[in-house]
Amino acid sequence: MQLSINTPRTFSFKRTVISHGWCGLLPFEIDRDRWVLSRTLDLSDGAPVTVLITANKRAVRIDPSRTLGKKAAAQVLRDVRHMLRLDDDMAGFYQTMKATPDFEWVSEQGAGRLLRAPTVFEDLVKMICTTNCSWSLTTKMVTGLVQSLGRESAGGLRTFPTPEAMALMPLKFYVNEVRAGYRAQYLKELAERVASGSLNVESWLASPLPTAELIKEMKSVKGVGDYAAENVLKLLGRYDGLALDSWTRAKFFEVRNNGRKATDKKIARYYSGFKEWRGLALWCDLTRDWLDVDGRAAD
DNA sequence: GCGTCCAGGTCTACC
DNA sequence: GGTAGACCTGGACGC
Repeated sequence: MQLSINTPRTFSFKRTVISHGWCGLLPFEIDRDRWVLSRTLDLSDGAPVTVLITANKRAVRIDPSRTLGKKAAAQVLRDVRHMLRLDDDMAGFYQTMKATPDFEWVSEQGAGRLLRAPTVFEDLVKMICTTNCSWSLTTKMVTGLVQSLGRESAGGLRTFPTPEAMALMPLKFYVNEVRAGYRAQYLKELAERVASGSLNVESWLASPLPTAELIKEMKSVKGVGDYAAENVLKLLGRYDGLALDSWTRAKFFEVRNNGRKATDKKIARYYSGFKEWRGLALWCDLTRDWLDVDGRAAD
């Protein structure tokens, strides 16, 4: 069986898939030669399923690893729409980009939709795993979580673990197996809060709170500071935080400041004109060279 | 192979 | 509110 979703005119599958590092973290996998994104999904009833996602100009195609019933198919469609941001209203952003010299390419190439996980919990855990370490260590931590605690699909690939599965594991698992170091207690505490129902991170998606207050709630999670909170905000569809880290700062120096250092205030000033879209404008600006005009990914 | 240094965000204690 | 030092890992480097 094959499922299909018609895509918005402004949607770019390639730009969305490689919009940031998530496509390289399990349970996502990317085949950059054939442009196939695979993802193992946990279904509310029945065994997990691995889906292969490809795209043409007008639609994404979804090939599941097994036959799906009506309810399971509906959940897969919902998850894929969510992950690829197919329901996000990007009109205001693209209008702003079109009107800004040197940023027109963003709307022309359909950049700006940032790949996300089916759950806020997964995005949040992964974001904590990106803090204060190399990308290779992030990969190692996430791989450890998925391989040890994920549910296996028919193809042998695994889902991202649930809060309940993570909450059951002892601290030493996060230290010795996941190699999370001092983040171990943060991950366990987060899983316990979510599993017990005392923290509902999925509600952040439709939170009525002003961004500043939502950030405050996010930062109540140990291990989440400005960088992590503002990046998760982008995955929720709010782009007023810049989420500066060592990579974005260095890239700004190179791309927009002739290789010279600049303060965070200067970086903020540079993108301030983009108002509520400034975080997304910055990210697109600094990742422009991740895909060339012919759609080839940079190495 | 071993030891040392460093980079990477966040937390806590302190001013 | 701002700042210093600690947290932990892995990579780079020198020996």
